[in-house]
Amino acid sequence: MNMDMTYEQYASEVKNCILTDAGACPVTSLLTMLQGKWKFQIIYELCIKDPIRFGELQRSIKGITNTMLTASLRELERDGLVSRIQFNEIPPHVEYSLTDMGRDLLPVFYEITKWGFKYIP
Amino acid sequence: MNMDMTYEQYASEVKNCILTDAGACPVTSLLTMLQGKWKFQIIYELCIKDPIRFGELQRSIKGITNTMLTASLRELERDGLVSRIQFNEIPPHVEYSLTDMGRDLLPVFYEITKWGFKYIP
DNA sequence: CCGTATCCTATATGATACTG
DNA sequence: CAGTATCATATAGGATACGG
Repeated sequence: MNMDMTYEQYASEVKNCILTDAGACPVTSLLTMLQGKWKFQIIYELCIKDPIRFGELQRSIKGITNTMLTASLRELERDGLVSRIQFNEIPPHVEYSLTDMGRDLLPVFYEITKWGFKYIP
Repeated sequence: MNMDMTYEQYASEVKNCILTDAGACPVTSLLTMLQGKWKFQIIYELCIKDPIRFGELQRSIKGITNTMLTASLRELERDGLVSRIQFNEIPPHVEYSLTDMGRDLLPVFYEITKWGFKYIP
């Protein structure tokens, strides 16, 4: 399965996902996990720099508050996309990484990026 | 470029997208276009059935109100993902389709679907 | 049939202060 | 450094009614 797939083949594959049954649809599930203003950017930063500390993550994502960063990370962690490692040091030291499940989102991002470079000036 | 790409290759490609410059980043642009509770489902329905009439679209997307459907379609149209054809008949008859730009999102959906089937039970 | 107009509510997000 | 707690606000979304 490669880039030579036709639209019809893509559509046929995608069609297997039954969005009407909201609870069971993988697309819906993923989108729910990635809902919110900051989730994609967090995943993106983790793609680029992994592991990354809380502070650096916050500096990388312009405009995010510690409140929102914490809340978003907690949800991503709960959903299994991100893992958190706490070092018991003073001052505190926490590192965030993508799980395997999270890393497997890279092809999704890759397709988005390809699309973007084609259409966004 | 096919499915044999490694994570490192994916990451390297994705890295070319500079999210920090929110205005110019293709990922950010696309995500902005697809923001909202219903946009993905609308695109999805259009992947499956194209063209589709307003009423049938509304029946296909469980729970959406005419208000939200109209608002979402207007934005998708404005952003160039969806086209609207109005037939001057009585009773009114309007058909919505994906533009080329919209159809090119299929690989993105395909990757999401693959991811979903791997991880969502 | 395909919407628009209006109003209302829920949720997400932001601001600020404080702490182990 | 890496958060939590609290309160305020903005925005998205929902309900309802009505019109060409």
